[in-house]
Amino acid sequence: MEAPVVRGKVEAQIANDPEARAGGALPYELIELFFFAYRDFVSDPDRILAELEFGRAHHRVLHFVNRNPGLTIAELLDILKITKQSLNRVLKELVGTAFIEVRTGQADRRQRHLHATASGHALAARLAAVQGERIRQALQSVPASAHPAIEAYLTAMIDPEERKQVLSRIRKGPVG
Amino acid sequence: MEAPVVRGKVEAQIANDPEARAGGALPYELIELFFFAYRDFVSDPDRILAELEFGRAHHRVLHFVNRNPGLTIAELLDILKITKQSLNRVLKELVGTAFIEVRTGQADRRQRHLHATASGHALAARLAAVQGERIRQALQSVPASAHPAIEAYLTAMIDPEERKQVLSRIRKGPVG
DNA sequence: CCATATATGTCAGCCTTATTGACATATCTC
DNA sequence: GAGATATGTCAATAAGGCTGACATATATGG
Repeated sequence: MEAPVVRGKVEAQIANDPEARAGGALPYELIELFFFAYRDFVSDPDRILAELEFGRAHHRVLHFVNRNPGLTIAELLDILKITKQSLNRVLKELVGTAFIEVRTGQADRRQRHLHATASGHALAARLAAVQGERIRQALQSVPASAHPAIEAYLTAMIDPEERKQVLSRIRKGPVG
Repeated sequence: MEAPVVRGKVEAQIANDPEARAGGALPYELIELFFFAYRDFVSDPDRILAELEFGRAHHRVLHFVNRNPGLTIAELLDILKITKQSLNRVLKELVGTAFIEVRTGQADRRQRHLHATASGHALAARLAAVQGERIRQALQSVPASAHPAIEAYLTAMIDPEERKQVLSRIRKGPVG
């Protein structure tokens, strides 16, 4: 998974001259660590995806469909925050290669419910496995007592307005 | 800052059927938290950059030039891991808008040493300030005793072969 | 039953940021 | 002077976003 362009809401408004801020020195180390950590975090899936001629966009779609079986197009657009035109291109490819299956809604026949196929599930799990392995290894370099703090920190990095929604989607129990 | 595509080296090689792994459940929560955290982390600069008709590529270049005054083209390419053609496009724009200044090397006149101008420094600081504010706020939601663990965790997420180099570049002392 | 709203699909064109390959120029080093 | 090195540039291509416009199927409310 890699972050798409997102137009969220302005949060911390800081005076135009940041040098004159009250807070003092900027946390350059953490800014750069986060940048490099994320860069390498997505590099593992990238290599697997390249074998299949897929990109990060495919990964994101497959990941969330696998994690949320029966997801509709509208829900997926809301998670990914991209346009339906952009989604459609990669979704078509994932359906065409039988990693994702589309089912017409029962209650509302306008809706399309997305499901990972067996091979889609396997690929999603393989991609999550390499990322999970990096996370697991990184956690080991830190006392276990600090693990909850890491989760709390990452959660607090998310826009406050989105936090609740994100957390509710995340805590679904293992689908992998 | 946002991560460019990177072709690192394969690290954790996991059996093709991740379901059969020894480790057990995959850390889906941390995978998704990292994704959403990074997405929002880059959204703040994105809004400022949009005002100036700049993109993330400009941010990355300006950031590292500001942090490493006198950086050469080759060194910058090594940090960003993009091609010189890609770099040149955004660099030209940053030089054209006088956010970055190019100086011919003294010892080696083939080299170009890059420096942020006063306005480049101000913009870089402004961008770092919004990201720093998000980080500062996130750190507050965690006991201060866990702060070193967060730094250690992010460091451990970086490819081991790159870690030393990254850390040595990061620990430069405040240039902002 | 009809009008309108909703969920999705699709066409066409554009932008940014990356890529590869080829080649040019200036300068340094042996 | 020959060759290596640092940088610049031209051209073509690709991925993955975007906007705008429009089509279709289905639901829903009056």
